[in-house]
Order: sequence, then structure tokens, then C-alpha cells
Amino acid sequence: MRPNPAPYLEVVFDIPLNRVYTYAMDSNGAGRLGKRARVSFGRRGDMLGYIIGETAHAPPAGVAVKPVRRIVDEEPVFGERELDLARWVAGYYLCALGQALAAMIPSGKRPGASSFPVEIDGEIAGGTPELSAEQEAALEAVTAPQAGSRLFYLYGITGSGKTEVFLRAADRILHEGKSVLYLVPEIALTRQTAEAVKERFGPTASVIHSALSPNARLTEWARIQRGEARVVVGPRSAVFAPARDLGLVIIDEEHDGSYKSGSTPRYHARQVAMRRCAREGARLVMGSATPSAEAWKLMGEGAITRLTLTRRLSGGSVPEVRLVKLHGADSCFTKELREEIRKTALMGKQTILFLNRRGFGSFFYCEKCDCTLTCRRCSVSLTYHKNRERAVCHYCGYQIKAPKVCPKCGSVAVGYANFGTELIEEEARETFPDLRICRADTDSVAGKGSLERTMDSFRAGGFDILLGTQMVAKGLNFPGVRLVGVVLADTGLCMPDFRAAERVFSLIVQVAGRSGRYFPDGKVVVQTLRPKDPVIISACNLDVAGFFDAELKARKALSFPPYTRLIKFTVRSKSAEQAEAAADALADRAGALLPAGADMLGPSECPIGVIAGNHRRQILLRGPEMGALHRAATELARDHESRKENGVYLEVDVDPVSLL
DNA sequence: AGCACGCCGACT
DNA sequence: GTCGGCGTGCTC
Repeated sequence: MRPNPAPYLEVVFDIPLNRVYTYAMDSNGAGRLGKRARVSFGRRGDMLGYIIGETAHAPPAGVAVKPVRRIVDEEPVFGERELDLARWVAGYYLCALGQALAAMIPSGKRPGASSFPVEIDGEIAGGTPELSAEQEAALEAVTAPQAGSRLFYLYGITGSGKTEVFLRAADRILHEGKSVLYLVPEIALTRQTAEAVKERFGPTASVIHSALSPNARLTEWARIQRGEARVVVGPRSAVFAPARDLGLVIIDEEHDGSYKSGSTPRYHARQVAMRRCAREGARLVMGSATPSAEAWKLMGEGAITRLTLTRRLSGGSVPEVRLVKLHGADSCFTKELREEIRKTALMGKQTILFLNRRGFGSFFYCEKCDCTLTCRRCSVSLTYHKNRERAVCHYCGYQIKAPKVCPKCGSVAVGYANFGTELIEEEARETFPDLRICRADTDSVAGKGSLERTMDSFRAGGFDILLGTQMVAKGLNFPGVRLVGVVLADTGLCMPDFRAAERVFSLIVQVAGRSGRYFPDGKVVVQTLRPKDPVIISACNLDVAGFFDAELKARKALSFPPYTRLIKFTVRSKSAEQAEAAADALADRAGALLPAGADMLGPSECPIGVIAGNHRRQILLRGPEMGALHRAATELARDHESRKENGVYLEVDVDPVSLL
């Protein structure tokens, strides 16, 4: 037996420790790179690690090298390309390499277990429909052999046939012998698109269904690795699929918030896709009726090629969107909405009521002049703190005594609005005691099975009114729905977030598009406390360009994305004093490290100041470009880690989507 | 992140 | 006298 030339393996773990550990491998031969290993780690007897290197060098003296227990994989689960991508993710999003790898690789035990069968929806249009001239032009642009651009945006109203263009483009790329990643928002849209892709591409397709077990995911992963599956449909994590010869990445509903991960690593699938496309020479095509501000700006500058679809294919009409003023003191339902709900029920049709996320805190409004309280520096709504009787900006910490009269018009008809889903449900039941009402949001339902049952039952006509949050808006089709009501558009608008207007606008336009598509007589009623608000008006007119004209001007004036980049630091501690001290210390260091042109907002208390006994404070770094800002943030994070403060945890969010 | 070691309050 | 609270310290 010849001596092993590389007897040590470098292993990383899915823990927030950016360190590489060395284990001993006594048997001969190399080829462990990219496989997973079971090792004993600290007090933990058994731990799954990722082998990122093979080396002849022993760790520094004094450390007792442990042997590898078992190599888990027959074949490596990640190659150089995946490792490179993981390194980039770890560096860009400031997390440990092991955490980046864990986010990429499904954590199944071993491949081979059978996958959960994907249910058939029974609503798939057979064959391939004819393309309109607009669709044809878009397809040609995206798949042109000598594309001048690599980045495209399919911008078109709901029902204009974006999906068919995506499928045709995927088909062409496949015929070039390359692979395609087709990203869809979580849950809802996945199923329909997945069916279409399965039907079109058969076994060449890999559908990363949300119901797949970890083992089944790993099986799919291996099929993609081998080049057996060359069209991958899935949610944001599918952007990491080990596709060979990547030719095209499709991001459907690009504006959707689910593309940004909510836990470490807090990556954005769009960002990862852009990096992959640049690195692997692939093209990227995104699509939405309501692009993100980032994408809209890039389209305006020509950095992304805009391909516009204007025609509705199914001949559906644009729905009537009615804007109705809601009087704060009265009920959650205006006369108009009540009458429309009644009328709809009498027709034997159904109503969907949208609640803009759960009411968050309380916000000032004036009944008389429609004004709100905003921070002068950040232009976000001030949050009302009842116990302290103060109105606070959660970006910069600016605060004033909570007014009892309107500062603009002196009216005493002011209040602090807060409409939660429970309140609205309660009132809906009181107002319509004879109608059958159900509620569907993630926190009202115990298991995901019961949520699906609720949806299916509603679809089958088992309820008259469905109360739901964004998740209902996304992709599910309910053929019996005539009326869509946005209960209170302002709830979202008053979120203390500079993206609040963008989200509200997007939601209303998406809702409106939905209603017109599946019911020719569709109606949308948007209730608002402030019917003169330009955001709500442009949304009801479905005026995307008009909205972004104003919105981008405001973002520029206030130095917010997409004109700047942000990195958010959140410190948390059981002790309020420690959290405050740590945040202040971090801010001091940040002040010294910040590059020219960059600034810092905060430290301030997080909008949800205490979660599970943890006091939270945040600092926002802001700069004109990511390069220098990111270097400062990296330094700052390293600095914090080196002088480990007990019980103080730091979390970093690069390109945060929500500042909450 | 886990998981153990360690040093102070109310129980059989 | 012990069981157990979770503070802090380490993990090849």
C-alpha cells in the first residue's frame, strides 16, 4: 500500500463559524473533494461536514486530528463550479462557507429514495399555441445567437403570454445542448409552471417541488449533475442547481419578495443568477407585469433589454378598478365594497378580500387633510409607540411627541390606524353573517395540508369569501371569483420601509390583472384612507411607468436604492443595555471605516424592538456602490467577531429587501 | 449553532 | 444534602 499523498481533508460545517477543520483520512487515493463526510466535532459525536479540500499539511501542532468517520457520498455532490459559487455567496452575503454550501445542497441522506409524485392539476393546455408577433419578437431577442445583451426583461401585463415565451426560449436553449434554470416564486405559481414544463420537456425536466423530501431533492440534484435533467424548475434555491453548460436562467415574477432568502445566507436569487450568468456565459431573462424598482431603472438605462408584451391573449378585458375612500372611524368595509360583495354573492360568485400583510404597529393619519407623519430625512412613516406617546423613525431614530392634533390642518380628527387580519375577519363575520367566510394566511393555519384544503374547498365553491394575504394573490386561479377587494391599501403604504409604495403598487396591479384574466366581468375595489395618494391612484390606473417616474425621483432625492446600496447590521442581546452598547460601538467603528460618499443610518431600535427576549438594534450602511461599502462591512463584521462579546449576536444582511 | 462544564437557588 | 437554572467557551 502506497502512502497517501494527501492524508488530510479540509472540512467545513453548517454553523456560523467561518473556519476550516482538518480531519485525517488514512486510506489511499484522492477524490473526496466535494463529498460530504460524517465526523465527530467537539461534543457532538456525529456531524455532517463538507469536504472542500485535500491536503498533505497537518494542522498546527497541539490540535488532535480526528479521523473521518465515513464518506457519505459515492460521487461528489458539488464540483469546482458549485464550490466557487458557494465561496462567492459566503463572501458577498457574509456568512460561513459551510452555511453557503448547506443552502445550496439538499441535505438528504443518500440518493435513491423515490420522489413524491407531483399532482396533476388537470388544467394544462395541450400542444404549443401560436405566438403573437410581440411574443415572437421577444423570443428572437432572447435566443438570438449573437445577443448584444445578456440580460432581458419580459415586461407585460398578466395574461400577455410571458410563460409561453419562457417555454419556447427554454426549448431553443435545450436544442443547443445547454441547460436552463426556471425560477418561480415560492408555493403558488410553482405548480402550474411545473406542470407546463413537465408536460413540455418530460424526463429532461427536473421539478424542485416544495413537497419533495430531502432525499428526493438529492436525487434530482444528481440527475441535474449528470446532465440527465437540463431544465430545472424551482423556487429561489434552484438557482444553485448544478446545471452543466448553463445557457439560460429565467426568473418569473421577478418582483416577488420570495427570491430573497430570509435566513442565513440571505441571498437574493436574482443577484446569484446574475453572477452565475456572467461567470458561465449564460443569458438571463426576467419577467413581470410589475418589475422591481431595480429592474425598472436598469431597463431605463438600457443595461437590461426591455421586451414589452402589450396584448392580452385570451381577450380578457382590463378589470374595472374602483378607488374608494374608507373613513377610519367606521367599519373595515365601505358601502361600495359591501354592496359589491352582496351582488357577487347573489350572482353565485365569490369574493377574495386582500389584507396587505398583518397590520404592523400603528400609524398616524388625519381624517381631514389625509396627511401622515413621516420622517423628514427618510420619508418613511413614523411608528406610534403607545407606552411612550412618541412617534419614531426606525431608520434613523428621529422621534417626536405623538401629536393629538393634525400638524398640518389642526384638526382633532386624527388617529392611529392598525387593522389586523383578526379584526377584519371578525368584522366580516358580523357584516355578512349569512355568507361563508374562510381565512388563508400562513399563521392562521396549523399544517400546510389544511391550508390546501381550505383553498380547494374555496375553489369548489365551499365558501363565499376568502380572506387572505399576499399568498392568495400570487398564482392560484379561482374560476368562481368575480370580486377582489383590497381592504386597506394604506396598511402597506404606512409600513416604515422605503419600499412600501413599491409593494403596495405591485400588489394592487397584480390583483387587478388577476381579476380581469379569469372573469370578463371582473371588479376590483381598493379601499383607502387617502384616495388622493398618487401611489394608489397610479396603481388603480395600472400606470407602471407613471408610478416609477415619481418613485425613482423620490428614491434618488432620498438616496435610497436603486440609487444606493445598503447593508444592514442587526445586533441582538438579552440585555437592552448590552445591545445598545454593542450597536454604539459598532457604529463608532463603522464611522471610521465608511468609504467616501457612504453614510450610516442609526443605530436605532429595530421596528420590532424585542423578539423572544432579545433586544435588537440596527445600523444601516449606505453607499453609492457596493464594492467599497462591502469591503467596509466585511471589515466591520470581522472586527466584531474578533472581540467576541458575550451574548451579543450580529447579523448582516447585504442588499436587504425589508428594513424591518 | 449545539453541547458540556460550571457555579448558585428550592426540592425529595 | 442534590437537581437544575442557563452564563461562557470550545469545536480539527
